[in-house]
Amino acid sequence: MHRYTPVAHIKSEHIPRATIQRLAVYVQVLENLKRDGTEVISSEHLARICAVNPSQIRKDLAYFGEFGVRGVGYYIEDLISAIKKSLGVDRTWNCALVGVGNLGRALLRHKECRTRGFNIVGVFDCDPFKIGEILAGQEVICSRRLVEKVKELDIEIGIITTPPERAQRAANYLVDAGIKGIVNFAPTRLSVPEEVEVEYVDFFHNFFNVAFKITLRELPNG
Amino acid sequence: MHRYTPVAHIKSEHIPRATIQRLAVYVQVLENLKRDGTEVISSEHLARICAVNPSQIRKDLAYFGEFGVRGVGYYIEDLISAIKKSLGVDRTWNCALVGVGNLGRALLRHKECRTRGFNIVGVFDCDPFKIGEILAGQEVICSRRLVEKVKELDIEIGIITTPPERAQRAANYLVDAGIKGIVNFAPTRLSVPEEVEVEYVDFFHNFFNVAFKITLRELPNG
DNA sequence: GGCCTAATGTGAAATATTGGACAACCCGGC
DNA sequence: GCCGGGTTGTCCAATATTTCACATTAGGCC
Repeated sequence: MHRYTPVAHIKSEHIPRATIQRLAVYVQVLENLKRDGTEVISSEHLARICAVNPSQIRKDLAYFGEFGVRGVGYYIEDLISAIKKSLGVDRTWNCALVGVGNLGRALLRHKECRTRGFNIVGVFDCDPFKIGEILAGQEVICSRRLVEKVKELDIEIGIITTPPERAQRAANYLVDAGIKGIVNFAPTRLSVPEEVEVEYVDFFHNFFNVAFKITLRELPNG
Repeated sequence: MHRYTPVAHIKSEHIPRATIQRLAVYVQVLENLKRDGTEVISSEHLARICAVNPSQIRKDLAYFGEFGVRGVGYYIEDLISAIKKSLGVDRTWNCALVGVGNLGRALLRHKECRTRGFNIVGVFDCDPFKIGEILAGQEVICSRRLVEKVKELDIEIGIITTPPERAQRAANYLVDAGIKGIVNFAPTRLSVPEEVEVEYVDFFHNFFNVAFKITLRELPNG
């Protein structure tokens, strides 16, 4: 089964952001294939599923090491592990959720957070009516107590699900608490020190994309 | 106030996907600025907020027309309209939601869908226990009836929020119904005919991104 | 009305990413 | 142990995107 040990070398070259995005897609596809019982896959086959070029895949993987077997392809299970390790998601990350609205509650209920390694270990809000409420087994804590709690619970990532007008304040609390990264679901840009990584999530951007692509097609010149 | 009428020319050049993504960000930022009462902005100021290069912004906009005023900048209200029109989101799009789980329910409750012009006018599921249930004023309909309903309700976009194993079947129904685009929240790639546009949404990709960026920073060589 | 300031729109240079081609090499069969 | 089919890893060319630099022009002031 595991006839081959992947070798990671992590060249300290710059890695394109697009590569990281694609690696996440590869993991998704590979996990589905694994679930269906496939054990080995070639870059060509994987490429067809992901709608990318086969050399693209080989190159993306090459940034991190040699995970394939010439003449054979990639052992799916090993490849999943190798990619996850490369991306830093072969471990768990403790997260703080700030803002208990619709979206925040949905995330708390979403079991996949835990299976993917992102454990929400602290839930915060500034609304006195919400503080003390128990959600998915966790007590909602006042956002002002972020500094103490982040240290106590060893939290590295903050998830902002507040309304836009309160997102920056939430970010400030998180930064003061010494968080390393923020995933911001609020539709605002944040201003944070350079050493804090921010990712913006707004699925209306995806809706815009579809709308645009449909609009383009329906233009006179196709 | 509106001293200038934007001129759109929509060059039929290829437009980079990254440009479309950024335009969506510009709209987000501009709408927040407008809410705060700002009326005019320069590419330099907008660039600082969005953390991009000013010429990047000017070039992105240039794909679609000349929306600025030399020596002055951009009139925010006009610019928002111009970008939205360019992206095809200056109108409403009727959408079908397929799959009534946690995420589907959250989207239905999410008022912003409507304000952004994406109206969910049909809700579908294949679970007999869910069919007939009323959610946010809408009756859950059997997925098999998609073909008739899509035509009846003039639906152009499908939103898939089923579990991964049922996503492809949902996509098939939508394709048969003659849908133009799909936003897929299920963690699977879909196989659809070339004329249907698909956008994949998986915010764990964003979590992966943060995790990776933090991991990189903590590497010995920084 | 002409001049000055300021910020756009755009061609050209720099940079980054992608795709193609092929040598390297693994595995199974003989 | 060697040979052939098959697929990777990687170099290089092609393409795409970003950034720079500046000519152009709108608007305000005298």
